[in-house]
Amino acid sequence: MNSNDPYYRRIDLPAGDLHVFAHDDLFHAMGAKVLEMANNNLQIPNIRYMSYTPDAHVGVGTCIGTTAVWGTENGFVSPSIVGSDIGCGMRVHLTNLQAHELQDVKLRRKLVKAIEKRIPVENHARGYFSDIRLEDVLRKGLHGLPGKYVPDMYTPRKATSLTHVECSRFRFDESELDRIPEQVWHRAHRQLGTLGNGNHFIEIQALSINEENRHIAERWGLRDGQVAVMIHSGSRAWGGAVNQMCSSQVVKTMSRLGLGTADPKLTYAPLDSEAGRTYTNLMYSALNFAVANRHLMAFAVRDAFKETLGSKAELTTLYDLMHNYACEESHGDEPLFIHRKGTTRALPAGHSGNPEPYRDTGHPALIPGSMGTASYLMAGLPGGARNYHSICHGAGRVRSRNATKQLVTLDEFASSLRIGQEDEIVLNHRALEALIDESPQAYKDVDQIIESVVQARLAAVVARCRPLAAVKGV
DNA sequence: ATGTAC
Repeated sequence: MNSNDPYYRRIDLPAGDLHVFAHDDLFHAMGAKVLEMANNNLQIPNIRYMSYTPDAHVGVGTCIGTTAVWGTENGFVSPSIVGSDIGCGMRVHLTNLQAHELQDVKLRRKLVKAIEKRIPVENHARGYFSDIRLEDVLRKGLHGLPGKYVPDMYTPRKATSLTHVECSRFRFDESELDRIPEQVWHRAHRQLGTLGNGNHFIEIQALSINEENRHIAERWGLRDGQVAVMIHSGSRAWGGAVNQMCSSQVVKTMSRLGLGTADPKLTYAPLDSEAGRTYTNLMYSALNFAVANRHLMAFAVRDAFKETLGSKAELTTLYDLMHNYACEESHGDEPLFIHRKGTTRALPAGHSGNPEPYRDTGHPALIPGSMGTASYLMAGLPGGARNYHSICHGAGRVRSRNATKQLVTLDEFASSLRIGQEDEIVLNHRALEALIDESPQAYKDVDQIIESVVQARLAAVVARCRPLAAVKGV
């Protein structure tokens, strides 16, 4: 162990070093299992770096909150590090409305209903968009969508939907798509523009700017009290199928090469192997699906705002980025293969990896809170370089879904959403029981997580987002 | 997380 910085520690595990960016109290609350999992992950050959963010908690094979880095030369790719919701991530749109314009509970209800009409949240429901070629989306991401769904594509401001994203298209060997069975194609096509369930959500929020970073907020076009829309979703059944299919191929490769750790659920293969290449290619198709899926939902939300509040209502893209993925990135002059499982990239001002509109400020890093609590818009700091520019991805679970259902009563849950009061966080349906496992008590305090990220000098808060209404899947 | 699952 190490220095006297209460927000960072290097832990000397038998298999290698683990870097933890969390306040001592958060670190001690993580438990022994997260270290055992890190030690397994550090046994994967040629690993260069592994770290936890303050929201780290136990996941399958690898903790959620992990950054794991290999070189591209002798690197490895791990389906279980990426996780099953490949491409899961966040998108935020800014509206030209102020929070007081949504003060009326009935208006918020009407808006939520209008969203629900376009984004079905029931399991198995078909998406609102039927004229999209799935193959185009998988191959080309946002560039595979018909022009009418990219409303600002031809404006003089130049394609904000396509430039205000972490990645609008991943290129890969498209012949690998043939490996996916017809039934999965069919299911995925129906699911375009759908939210999914669990921690996924669409929230209508009100911004408050952090004074210290008002200059960045202004550059991003943020105002105090401004209404924003935050979307949290992933690659739905497509990514799930890719994960499942490729994992079994990777497991075969592992036994052929004599690889493995104490945890059979930790799967990995050399980047330069058939199984590794197939997974990487198909993972990229899922990242393309996920970004297009979030884009389509934002399009539907924009339509719902216009129907409810008049055609003058407008939504512009702030940013779209992921927190479950692996890809090549240059750090310094070196090409690396970075896995982020429940971690968000936050590049600082001036970094060449920023899209052009955010070159001078750093791009927005979008951090969701738990239901009924605040979310955050952050900007990376230069100090984040020592963690490959990874920050947290949200609050992080402290209780299993079942344990939460045992602990939290319906009344407690309802009062955490201020149901029945004037400032109620309007929910899309009355089946509160079905969502108890998503209550704030299931999660760490997001404010504490953010504090750790800020104190570790990884990123700074630009704005806090207070929820006004939420759409959840069931 | 996922049209869940020995």
